[in-house]
Amino acid sequence: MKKEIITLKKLAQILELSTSTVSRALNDHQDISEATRKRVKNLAQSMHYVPNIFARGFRKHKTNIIGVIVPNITHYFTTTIVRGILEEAKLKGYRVIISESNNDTAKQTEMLNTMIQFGVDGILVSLTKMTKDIDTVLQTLNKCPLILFDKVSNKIPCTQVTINDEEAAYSAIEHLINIGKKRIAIIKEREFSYTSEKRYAGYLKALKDHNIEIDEKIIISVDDISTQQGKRMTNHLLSIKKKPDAIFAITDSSAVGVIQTLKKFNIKIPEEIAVVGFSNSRFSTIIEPNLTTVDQPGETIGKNAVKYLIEEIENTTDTISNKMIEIKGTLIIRDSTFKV
Amino acid sequence: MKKEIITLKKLAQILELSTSTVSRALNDHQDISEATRKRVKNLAQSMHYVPNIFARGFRKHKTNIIGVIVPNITHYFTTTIVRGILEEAKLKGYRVIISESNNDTAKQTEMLNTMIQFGVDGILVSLTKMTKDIDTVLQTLNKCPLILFDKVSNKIPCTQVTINDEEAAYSAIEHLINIGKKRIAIIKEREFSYTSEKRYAGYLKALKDHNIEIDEKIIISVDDISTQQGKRMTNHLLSIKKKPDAIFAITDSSAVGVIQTLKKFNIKIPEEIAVVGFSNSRFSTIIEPNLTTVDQPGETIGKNAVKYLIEEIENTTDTISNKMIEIKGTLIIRDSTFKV
DNA sequence: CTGAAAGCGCTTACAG
DNA sequence: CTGAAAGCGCTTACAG
Repeated sequence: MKKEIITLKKLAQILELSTSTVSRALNDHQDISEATRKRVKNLAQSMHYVPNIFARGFRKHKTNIIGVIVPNITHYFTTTIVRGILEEAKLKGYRVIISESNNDTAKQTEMLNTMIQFGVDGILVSLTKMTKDIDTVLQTLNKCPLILFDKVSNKIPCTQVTINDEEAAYSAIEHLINIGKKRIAIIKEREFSYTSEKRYAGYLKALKDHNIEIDEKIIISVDDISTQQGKRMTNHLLSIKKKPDAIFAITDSSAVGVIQTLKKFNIKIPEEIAVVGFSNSRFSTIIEPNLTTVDQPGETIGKNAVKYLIEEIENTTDTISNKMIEIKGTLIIRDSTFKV
Repeated sequence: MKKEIITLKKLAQILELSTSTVSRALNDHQDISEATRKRVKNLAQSMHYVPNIFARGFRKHKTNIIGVIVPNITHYFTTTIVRGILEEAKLKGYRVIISESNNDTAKQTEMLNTMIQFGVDGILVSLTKMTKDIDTVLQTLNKCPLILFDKVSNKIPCTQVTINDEEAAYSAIEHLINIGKKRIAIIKEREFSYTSEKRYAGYLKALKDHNIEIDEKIIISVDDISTQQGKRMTNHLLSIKKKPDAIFAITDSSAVGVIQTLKKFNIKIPEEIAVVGFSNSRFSTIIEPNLTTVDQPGETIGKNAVKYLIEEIENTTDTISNKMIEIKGTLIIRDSTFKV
């Protein structure tokens, strides 16, 4: 079902000009007289001429496509980042190809390769959980501009855009301390998660700064931070002798599990145990009590990632930059902690 | 930061063959001897040769890219469809470009045009709310295979993939009737929404089939179906004389507003008023009581949309097909209605 | 100010 | 079984 395609050549024939002139006129080349330019543009418009981007890209060795790889596209926070990416890319004249790695490193590798082969101008990656296999990412780095966002890693020397996890976590813990909590548990991911480690660092720092004892017993690490695990770990925390009076769950979805379990045991939130999450996902205003959490400006993260990527794409020098960009998250206080 | 690129020509030089032969060997053309084929493939592999997809696409007038336009990428249900699209496309060797129309018809038009210009092989569209401007979609239909999914319209003659809205709504209402409800309100969108109208039709049919009076007073139409509107319309429904004993909210997010408002007035759910939503979004197990709703298999919808689109792309005949594909949704009964 | 010509990397009808 | 050549639609250095 191909329609007749208008090409430069056809326009040229009709106008009795060369394709070169038509091409230049359309691209506002300075050498072309105002008169011809107008003639050409008018005809092009009236015939609904659209340049074949593939031919141009092929010629110029540039596709104006950005590749994006995310672990899980159904996460609300991820979609807000994607929205920012789409918006900014469009603004700058780039198209976006999205892939989902499903937290599978092998898939991620494959996607990286396909994108290179496909000839994207640059790649934006949010890493899978277990990114031990850093090699392929490093390799890709040599072939094509690449920037990490959200799930990043300090082992990869490139520009990275994240939220200020450590500071945001710090302020969350400080808030708990301010409302009188003294025994604050944390549910985090194991060491492989860079984001989780940053939040954990903020947790430790806040406790230290306020001279609160750090107790390994209420520092819980899980492999897979989910509502399920939130439930399980809350059960565990309730079983130990010196129960916590607050729980900092490193993601909203695990916080949901925490709250549901506390409610099951009729524990008063926040009087007996306060709860803080991280993400400001939609759950946070649906669960009762509404969840205190850190709002992460996803769109801003997405926009910035694109901005820095395009900078690298259009920068001809051969150096790989590795800026660390931290976007500010803000603590949103709701009923799962006391308002001060 | 361009790396040295391996091309067919280079391989040919090294092997002392013509590019034609190398090309054919790589594409498993039958004319090539087993021996040469192996030699070529071995070298290609060891030199990490990857074909330039743009050159090939340019040559063949095919890009192997599918364009996708959705109104709002942050909706959970949409992301599950997208996941299905990505998966199926990848399987079939296609890449996916995604755009978000933000429910803005002008944007949608622009995106349709850009995609055409970009040379995608086919387009998958979930329409904006107010698609009065059907013209551009119809125009696009002449230029490029196009399939509608989720938010569709019977005014556009092309293949459409949706859930079986009418039947699913019918079974939801029937369930309410079975648990003894006799005065069932509906909160729906205005006429412009095809999906909403289908669900409304299911509602009407179920009531008629069970000889239940239809009362306009409890048939509520809103412009924008959201949690906010769910709240407002519940307030309204509670203010009328003959209150409903059940509310069918056409989306989960509005159902959340319904439940929150009923709880505010201490109305027992489901004893006094039962609530049913539509989508089986994540809220439905977080809100209390958990929401009875229709599960929509998003991935299946996405996969089917891609399947039919590729069929059209690869079908050379000039006819536009317009199959109506309905994917079955299933009612999931939870605490917001009685389990029978 | 305009044109002829080369070339981006690939595929394929034609010839042998 | 293999090769020479044309061509996909565009841009651009070169020439005038």
